Amino acid sequence: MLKLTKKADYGLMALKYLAEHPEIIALSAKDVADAYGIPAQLLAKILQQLTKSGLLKSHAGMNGGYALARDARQISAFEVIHAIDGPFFITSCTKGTKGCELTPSCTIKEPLARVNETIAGVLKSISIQDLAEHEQPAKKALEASGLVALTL
Amino acid sequence: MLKLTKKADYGLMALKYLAEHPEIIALSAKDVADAYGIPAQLLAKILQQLTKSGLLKSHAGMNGGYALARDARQISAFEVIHAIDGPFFITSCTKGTKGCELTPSCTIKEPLARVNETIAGVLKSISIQDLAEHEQPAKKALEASGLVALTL
DNA sequence: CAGTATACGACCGTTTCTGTCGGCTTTACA
DNA sequence: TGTAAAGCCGACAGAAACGGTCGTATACTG
Ligand code: SF4
Ligand code: SF4
Repeated sequence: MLKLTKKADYGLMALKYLAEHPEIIALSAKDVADAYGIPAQLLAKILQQLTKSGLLKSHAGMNGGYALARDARQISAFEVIHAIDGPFFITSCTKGTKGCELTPSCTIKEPLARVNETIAGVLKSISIQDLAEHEQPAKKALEASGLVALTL
Repeated sequence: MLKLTKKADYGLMALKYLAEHPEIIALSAKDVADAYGIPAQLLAKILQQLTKSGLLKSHAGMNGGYALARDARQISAFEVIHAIDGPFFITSCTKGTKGCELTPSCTIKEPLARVNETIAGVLKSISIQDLAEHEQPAKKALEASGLVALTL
């Protein structure tokens, strides 16, 4: 429950690693996987997903690899999670096609939807750059709370 | 990923239902289950867990059932989730005994731990009462953000 | 005692997650 | 031009988590 998948976890690690090595034009999936001990083939698939979602740019062939598509400050944790695990919902009522069949009688879906938005807001306010810095990312999230409040 | 289990979901619904009917001394698991269409036996087990965790008081026998152990305002969504799904962690590194084996090399666990605390704070600031009222619970969560910030 | 309700544990089918494999395409460079 | 290094893609299998059921024991009411 309320747990990040390891894929998302790995994705964040990889992006952070890329953010920390801007001098290198392209890092291969294997490079990153070796750096942390992540299963190489799995990470490869994750990076491909991130590429499809426009968060990374890829370059095939020798000396190829991946690079951030935007500045690390412009990539939020929310985008990464969304790209890897799909739409972000804390409840099951919205699971695309077949949701929770007791949605009509349910009286807490609306309150929970707002909680969902709040958490999404927290995630959106955290960038890859924040992860790379030693600063506490949660702090930034809270600084942004005021902004989030307005969007409710 | 980052999804409430249905058990927790059901638990919140049940507590909200109890909060809405303070005039009735005890509601049986079946009463609540029928009201929403939740599998009765499953809900029974959930309510038992909540009782063991001290959120509910139970009474066996005829006209028995469950009642809130405290005021609805004093029970947070966080407690409910914790009681049902166990410790709240968005990462896998702390999964009790055997966590993620690459914990030592991982460089994002600390930032994520702070994100974890932030989300937990949001959940803690939402009470059953908030769910029962028509008010937007997320609003309250954000009002409490300042407090959460201090606890980081 | 009979009936109603909680308490508890075992169990099982389904889904989701994690990781692997094999084959294909693109590119650099010798 | 050929080969090696990389990305791209789909299928698949083992493992774990989830959702739900059943049976039985226990507690309380009247
Ligand atoms: S409808 Fe209610 S019960 Fe069903 S998933 Fe959404 S919140 Fe949970
Ligand atoms: S250690 Fe790093 S990779 Fe492993 S679970 Fe914790 S955050 Fe994710």
